[in-house]
Amino acid sequence: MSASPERRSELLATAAEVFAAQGYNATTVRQIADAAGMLAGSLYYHFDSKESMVDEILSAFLGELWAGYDAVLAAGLGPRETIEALVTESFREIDRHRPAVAIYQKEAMHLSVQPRFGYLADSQKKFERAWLGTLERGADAGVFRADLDLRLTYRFIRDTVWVAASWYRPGGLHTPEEIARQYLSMVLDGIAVQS
Amino acid sequence: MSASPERRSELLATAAEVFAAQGYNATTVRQIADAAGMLAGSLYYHFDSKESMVDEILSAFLGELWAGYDAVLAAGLGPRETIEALVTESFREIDRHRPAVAIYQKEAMHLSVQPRFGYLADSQKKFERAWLGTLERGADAGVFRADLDLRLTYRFIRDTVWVAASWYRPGGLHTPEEIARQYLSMVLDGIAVQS
Amino acid sequence: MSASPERRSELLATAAEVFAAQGYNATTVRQIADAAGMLAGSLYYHFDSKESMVDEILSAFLGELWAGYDAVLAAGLGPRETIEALVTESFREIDRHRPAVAIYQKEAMHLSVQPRFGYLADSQKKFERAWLGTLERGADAGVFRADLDLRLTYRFIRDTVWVAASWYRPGGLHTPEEIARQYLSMVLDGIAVQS
Amino acid sequence: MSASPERRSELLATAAEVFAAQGYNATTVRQIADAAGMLAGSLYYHFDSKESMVDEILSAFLGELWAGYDAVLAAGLGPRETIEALVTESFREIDRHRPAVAIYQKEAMHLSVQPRFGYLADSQKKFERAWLGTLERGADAGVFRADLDLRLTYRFIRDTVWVAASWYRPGGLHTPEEIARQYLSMVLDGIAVQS
DNA sequence: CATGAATGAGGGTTCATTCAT
DNA sequence: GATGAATGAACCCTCATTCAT
Repeated sequence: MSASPERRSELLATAAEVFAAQGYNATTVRQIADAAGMLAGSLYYHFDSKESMVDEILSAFLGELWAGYDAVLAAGLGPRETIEALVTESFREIDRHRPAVAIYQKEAMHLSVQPRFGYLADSQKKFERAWLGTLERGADAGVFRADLDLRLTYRFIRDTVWVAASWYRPGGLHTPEEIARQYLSMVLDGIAVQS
Repeated sequence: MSASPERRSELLATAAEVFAAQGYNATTVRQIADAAGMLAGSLYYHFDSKESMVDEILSAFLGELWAGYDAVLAAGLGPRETIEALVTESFREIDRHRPAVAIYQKEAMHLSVQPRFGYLADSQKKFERAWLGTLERGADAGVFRADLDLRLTYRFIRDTVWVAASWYRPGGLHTPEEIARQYLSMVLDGIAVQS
Repeated sequence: MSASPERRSELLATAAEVFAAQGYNATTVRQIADAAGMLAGSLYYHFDSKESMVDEILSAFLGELWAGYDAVLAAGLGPRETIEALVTESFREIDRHRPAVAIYQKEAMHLSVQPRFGYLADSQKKFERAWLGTLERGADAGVFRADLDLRLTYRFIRDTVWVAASWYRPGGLHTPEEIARQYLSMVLDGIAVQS
Repeated sequence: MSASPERRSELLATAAEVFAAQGYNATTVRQIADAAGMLAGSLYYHFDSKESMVDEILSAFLGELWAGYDAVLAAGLGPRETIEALVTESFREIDRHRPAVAIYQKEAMHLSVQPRFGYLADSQKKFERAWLGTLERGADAGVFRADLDLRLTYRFIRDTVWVAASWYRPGGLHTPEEIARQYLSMVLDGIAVQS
């Protein structure tokens, strides 16, 4: 069970692409195998199951994501700068792991009920603590508006950022940093001309 | 292949709830039948197929949605007021058709490739014209900032609004109008304290 | 899940026949379905799984077997009469449940490692207590020879009786009672002419 | 497709152990390879197929068995002495080839339908002639009881002896000769105290 | 001699769907 | 209107086998 790590990675990249395009449930192993140029059964030399493929895709993604987030959170930045850094980091992650992010968006809720995917729920809690905590810090410090429901604000930003994975195409017009700047500009200052 | 319209509506409401909770593909006809207190085969007296159930759910939702949107668009409001009205209308729609909206969010992309669901793509185009057009009108009129990429802004607002269906619970703390006000406040003025 | 008990019983009888003839592992559900005149998938309307079919076959058999055995053991017979009654009861059981007995013989050991089939191991222990206990009683009472290893004797009789299921054909030359008498005659008095 | 005979024998011994423990069908080539410390594909350097492994195991066993049996049958012993010698020889065979005997017990019937395993059916016929013939000789000579159905008696002894392979453990309490003596004592004189 | 990777046939199971009652 | 039973296609997965290296 297993094999050269490069082949695994190639196959996982292929699988992620198909999962992201069609949804996990709607994707057959045959389709993945077709996309990889092999027969369905051959995938099982490399992976235990279809489930273990998503598992590996998602946990690899979350691993990298949290490496980036943790670095940001440990940097001791102010609330506004932290939000800026987290948003930027998120768009970089979308750029590098677009299929994984799309899968995460669509499937995390169903999957997380299975014990095997318990880490998805854990991650979501950590996520909320990081973002909501920063927002609270900023509200207390007078950097963010005090008249907003912070839970609502948290969901607003979270969704806004990650949903981008559903339309983002790497190599398109905008770099991740450019998109991040625009998003931040909207989120922080609004789209209306301030009088 | 007929029957009282009320029974149909009840069954569709049940089906929508299950589809929204588990995803269209992951939902079996049996689960819907269980939830409706009948056997799987019995559903086929009321509906042609599983597909025709989502079809009916989605087209009913889109019908009502466009009734509301068209009324707003025909009202001759200014750009900012139009956006406000559209957002408010959207949250009302989420309040009334939460399961349908959730299904729409998750499944529209897969489904719209089938001829039968062509109206989903049509709706999306109409949607984009309405929102993007309003944003452009506002930017030209100096009501919205001119330094933002409007396509990006459009996606930003669209996602922000609809994703709410994934966590919104009718009868919760906030009324649709209250949520709309908060969202609009964030989107229009930003979350940062303006100096 | 389930249905008219008669249909279940018919299907189980068919399945038992095929299992007995080809072995549990070597039997495909398609073969069972063929023998029952239906498609493989249709079996799953009646049963959860191939495993649950053997399960039901074996537990039904053991249920009846122990009903008979318990009656014998509760009758307060002497050791020799108890052995005679148990042997006779066993051949009657083989006559009525030949396929089930054959399956039990071949598959019990593999299956009993699974928790679901724990009752097989339980039954085997009860079995040993009943037979070995009777033999010990008989040896103490001077009815059975004292110079034999009783564990060996137990296995000897046990195997002797049950293996008959592999060649016994109901409706053949001998009634179960006739076969039991011959077996008992051999086991009790030996095949050699006693001088 | 060749290689040192010792390696073959080692591998066959390993395979026989696994086949005996799990059944032929339930055993995967991978399990055999694992037990032999190699990969599944590597076995095919030594053997044509999984089938050829059992083939070699069974024919080697039957070869040795018949060498022993033929020697006994050619010795010109009386009926009782012949039976005694055959039983003793059988237990010796079980002692030396326990896995092969266990496989033979469980799989002979399925396998013998294939042309390749025709020799299994042949052996069974020879077997019956040897034992049944000896019993008839003994009955005619007044050494064995004349009131027993000899076919039944034959099956009784045959099963009794070979089934021992399913529980016999080499190096246990009893030597093969000791077990043979006990079995013979039971079979010849019965377990009841003769008045 | 052995490995790594793949093949391809088939096995157990699920599920939307049908239809006689 | 609903049930019970069956269909048939497709799905995930297993496994004996092959073969280039």
